[in-house]
Order: sequence, then structure tokens, then C-alpha cells
Amino acid sequence: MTRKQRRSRAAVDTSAPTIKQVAEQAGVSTATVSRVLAGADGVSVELSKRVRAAVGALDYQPNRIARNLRVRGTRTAGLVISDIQNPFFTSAVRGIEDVLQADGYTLLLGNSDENPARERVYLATLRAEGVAGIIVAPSGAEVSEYRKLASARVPLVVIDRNVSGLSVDVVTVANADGAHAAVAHLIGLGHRRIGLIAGPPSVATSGEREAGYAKALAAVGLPLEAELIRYADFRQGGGYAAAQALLDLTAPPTAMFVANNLMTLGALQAIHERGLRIPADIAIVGFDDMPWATSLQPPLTAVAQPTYEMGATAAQLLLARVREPDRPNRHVVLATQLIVRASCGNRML
Amino acid sequence: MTRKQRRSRAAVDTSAPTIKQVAEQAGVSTATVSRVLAGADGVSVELSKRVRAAVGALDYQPNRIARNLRVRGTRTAGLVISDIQNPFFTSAVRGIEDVLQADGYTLLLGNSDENPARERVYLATLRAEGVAGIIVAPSGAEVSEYRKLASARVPLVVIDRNVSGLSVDVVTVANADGAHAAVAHLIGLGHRRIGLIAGPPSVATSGEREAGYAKALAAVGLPLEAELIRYADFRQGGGYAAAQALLDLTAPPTAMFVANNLMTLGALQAIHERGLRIPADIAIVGFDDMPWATSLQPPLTAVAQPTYEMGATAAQLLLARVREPDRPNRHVVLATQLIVRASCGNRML
DNA sequence: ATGAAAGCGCTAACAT
DNA sequence: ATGTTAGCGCTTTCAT
Repeated sequence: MTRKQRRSRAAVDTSAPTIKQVAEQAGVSTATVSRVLAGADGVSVELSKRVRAAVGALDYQPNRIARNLRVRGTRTAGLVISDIQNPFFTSAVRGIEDVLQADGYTLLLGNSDENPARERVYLATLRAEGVAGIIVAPSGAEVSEYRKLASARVPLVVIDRNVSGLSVDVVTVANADGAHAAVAHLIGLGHRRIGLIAGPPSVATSGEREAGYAKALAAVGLPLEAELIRYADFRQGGGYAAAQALLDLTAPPTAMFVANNLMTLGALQAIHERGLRIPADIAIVGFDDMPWATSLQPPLTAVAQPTYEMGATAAQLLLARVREPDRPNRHVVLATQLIVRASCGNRML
Repeated sequence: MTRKQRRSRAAVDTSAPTIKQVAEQAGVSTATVSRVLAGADGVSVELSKRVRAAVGALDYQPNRIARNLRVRGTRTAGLVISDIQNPFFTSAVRGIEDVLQADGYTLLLGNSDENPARERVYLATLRAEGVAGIIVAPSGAEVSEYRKLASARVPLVVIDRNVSGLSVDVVTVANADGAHAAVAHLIGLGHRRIGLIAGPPSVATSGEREAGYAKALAAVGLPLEAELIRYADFRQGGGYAAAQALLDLTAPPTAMFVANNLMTLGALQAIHERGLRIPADIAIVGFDDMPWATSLQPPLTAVAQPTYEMGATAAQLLLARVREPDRPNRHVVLATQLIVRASCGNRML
């Protein structure tokens, strides 16, 4: 019925113009139109002009779907991230977008929300949608899921968290080094009881950061005390609870290292609620530098991750693989940087 | 050459299986396979079973591109936002995603980065990609740009900032009311010199918030002083500079209302750098509540926008229009909420 | 209940 | 230099 209505209104053709209509209007064949639009040489100036005029008159937009079907490939790349609300990822998205866009690609973005089931759905959809390749920030789907993609020869690059047992391109940061630098800095400032608010043990990045913490302590012969290490969920609420626990200790830490940005927010909240002073009562350094770090009082010392660069690198890797499917895999590890501000305290004070 | 290589490797067919292969394997016609996959009734249990088996064996995934071409329509919606780094938008994205996903749609996301040219590119790409509809957070493209979409009958819904002279579905928040509530609260606390850090005058939301500020002052007979109003760019750096200017005044304000989240971060930084105390020396309330608001010391009083709901509403409007292209346009205005914390000061203290 | 076949809009051989 | 035409993989009449 709806359909009939639409058809009967057909005095003005409401549907998008096709290449055929352009060809008619210009008095040429569709092949010529296609050539002009593709910028192929070997078309006379005269016809070229007529085609362009017709395109303009009709406001013609080539149908990408038809084109994609014909050339069996799209100028679209897929991205599935695990938390679109986390600035860490949005910054990476920009990096990805910038290099992709420069190559004429469009980004199809999905947000798995740290939910493996949702991640699977997006992976499948993206594949069915015929994307040229996929960049994924894993959120716990089984390795087999990624393998399926790989065996279907869908270019795949993994970012942020490595997936063990999977050989694809991956770009991560030097998590252990970053954590090590942060904790070593705290030690250098005289701290001996340093709390760690770690992420879920199951997540690769979390383990690496914990290893960096341990290594920094070991380097100066400090013991690894279980009570000083709290595992949370990488979210604000988890960081809040973990900080509470740490602060409740009979011998609370004099400093804490928080393994991600959202948990740092939670820890800060716990500290403020108790009226504790930073860094006099408790020093704090976070992992991942954020826009709000400089707006805190005192400004937050943090391990900065090159998020934009991570995204850009991943996109480059993807593009390279699209061009050359059989090139060897690469794992690029980006360096972090400790940004020292005031929340960690300072010898001078 | 590359193509030839691929072809000669053809012992194992590396390309995705097609419906034809499934049909062969199952010993039926492609029409039957299509019917089974579409869940159409009128296929015998026997054939249905054989088809399913073949699908499983081949790990067949229907080619969406071919399908889309055939049915002239996609289960894909486009979204172009103006700043993916702004939590305001990412929260809206989640709302959009959730309702779209529930209806089987995939989201194609573009980030215009407040750049009209980039916005145009995304709009065109999305259209060519054949999306079922587009949600856009305008970042300054000409009205004609949106009109083009509308006249091509591409369902369109505008969020956050209304575009004057355009009749489409739009969802915004009650900006003036929100600003009014914030400033009235400050006045109630005894403040008489209240600074305003406004956004670009050209942006609709900015003007509305300024109007709310003016109305609150007028309500109690307070004059509108030009020196207390600073226009910035809705970004952190702009807020920082504007706050500096306000604080440099011979008679600086005792409170300030900042018209967006990023500028609030900048203002906070300026205040802290001068060693001013909040709220004793200067009270502050921001527009848009953020995860970090509770982690500040003192916690930030802010006008909360229902961002998730804004996204969800927009998606619903879009879906409704896809179903019924000629339904009347709607402009839904969502209420804001003043979240009073400590940064605005308190009579009790 | 099932199959044959047309055709969605485009590009790329292949002809001329 | 330009046109003709055969599909890309799928859905959907229309026959049977």
C-alpha cells in the first residue's frame, strides 16, 4: 500500500538518479559516464563536458552499493572498540579516521561495550557488510572468533590489547615500561608503600602494568605486598572501591598507582571524600593522560599513551595489508611517556 | 599481476561462498536458499534442513552488498557528530546505538571535528553508501546541504543544535532553561557579579544558554555587564583564556557560569593556576555533567544534559521516519537538570 | 512447494 | 574514442 502510494506520486521521480539517466541526458553511453567519473583518460573534452553538466543537473551521486558489488570490494573499514565513552578510544578513533579518510575510506564504527557477545555481532555484521578490513580493540571474544575472520582473509588489526595465540597485525603500548616509570618515579620521591589499583587480571594490558609495578619494586629490593594490590574493573566505581580498601588499611600506602584513567577518577573521589590532601597525605599517579588531568588540583601526574598515534598506526597497518594481503605480520609497540605534574609530590616541596 | 597470482592459487577457493554454492551443495535452487534464510514459510522441512546444513558447512554469510542492491535499502544508519572526543557526544552515540541495534541496524559513524567541509564529505559518503537515514549533530554546514538530503528523501534527524530554516526532526535540550537554573542558583547564593563564559555566538546552543543567563539576571533586576561576558570556542583552551580575562578584571566576578564541559576544564585550570579557592574566592558551575565532575575538589556543580536519552530519542525518530516518510516533523526538547555539588558554594558553609 | 529468470546500478572486457 | 554487453550476488515475481 505504502508502495503503491509512492508509485502513484511518480509524476516527479523521487528516487535517486542512476548512471543510465545521466547517460541519456548527456547523450552518451553509461560506460562513458563511468569513465568520466573515474577520471579515466581517453574521453574527449566535448563528451566529458556534457557528462559533467548532466551530473550537475541531476545532482547525481553514484550508487556505491552497486559499485561495491561490481568491484567486489569497498572503501569502508570497520572498527570495533570496547568503550566509546573512554577518551582513550575516542582519541584512537581520530587517528584511525584521519589516515583512513586520507585514503578515501569511510569508517564503520561499532561499540562492543566490553561485551564479547556484542563484539561478535559487530564482527559478523562488518564482515557481511563487506568491509575492506577491520580494526578491533578486543573485549574478550574467543580467539576462534578472530581466526574465522583471518581465515576468510579479512584484513584484521588488533589494538590496545594483544590476543594471545593469534597472528595478525597488532599495535599496543609499552604498558610494563610505562607502569615501571611511574612507580620508579614514586620510589625516587621516597615512597616505600605504594598501592596498586590494577585492572582485571584477565586483561593483557592490566597484567603488563602490574608487571611493571612489580619490577620497579624489585629493582630496589622492595617486597611485593598483596594487601597493597587491588584488582578492579577498569571503571570508575571499581577504582573508587579499590581506593577505599587501600585507604582502610592499618598501614595505608603513602602513594598509589592507578592502572587506568577511569579508575583514577574513582580513586580521586575516594581520596577527596576522606579529606585527604594530595600529595601530602597520599600521592597518586595514573595511567593514561586525559584532558582533565591539568584541571585537577593538584594537576595529575600520569603515564601518557600515544592514543592518536596508536590509531593512526593501526590504520596504516590495515591499509598496508589490504594492499598486500600476504605481508608478514607486525606487532608495533608504542612508547609511553611519564608526564610529571604535582599529584605525585615533589622533592622540592 | 596480483590478480593473476590470486587466480592461480585457486586450488582452494579463498573467496567467500555465494548463495549459488550453497544451493548446489544442498541440491536446491538459489531461490530456496534465499527463502530459508529469510525465514519465509512454505519451504519443506526436508529442503530447509539440507539448506541449513550446507550453510553451516560452508560458513556461508549472505553478501549484504548484493542484498542491499537488490532490495534498494540498507539496515545501516549514518551518524555524523561534530566532536568524537567530547563525552557529550559519545554518550549520545551509545543511546543511538542501543536503539538502532535493537532494530537490527548498524551504525556508520563519522566525526566532522567541527569542520563544515568534513561534515559535507561525510554526508555525501553516507548518502552514496545508501544508508537508511542520517542523524547529524550540525557543525556549521550550509542549510542547503541538509536540504539536499531532505529533497533526496533521505530521512534526517538533527541533534544538539537546531538548524534554522530547516524542517526535519530535531532533538535538543532546554538550553535556556538549564542556564537559567544555574545562574538563578548562583544568585540565590548571594552572588551579584556572575561571569559568563559563552560559546561562539554563531552556534545556536550557545545563544540559548546566554539567553538563559541574561534572563536570570533580569529576573532580579541585575544589569547585563558586557565585561562579564566572554565568548570562546567551546574548547578547553578557549575556556582557559576567557577565565583569565574574567579574573583579570578590576572588579572580577565572584562566580562564573561556563557554557560547556570543555571550557569548564580550561576555566578550572586558570583558577587553580592563580591559587584561587573554589568556591570561597570564586564559585563555578558548568554546563554538561561529566564523569570527572565528582572527582574534582570540590565536586563540580553542573547542568546535566540527558545525552543518552537525546541519542536514543533521535534514533527512535529516525526509525519512525524510515517507516513512515511523510509523518509530520517533530522537535523534541529534553529537560536539563541542575546537579548541585560544592563548587557553587553553599549558604550553610 | 520449488525453480527459472529478470534485474537492482555499476564497471570492465571486448568490440567497433 | 566510444559503445555494447556481461555479469557482481542477491531477492522476487512468475511459472510450474
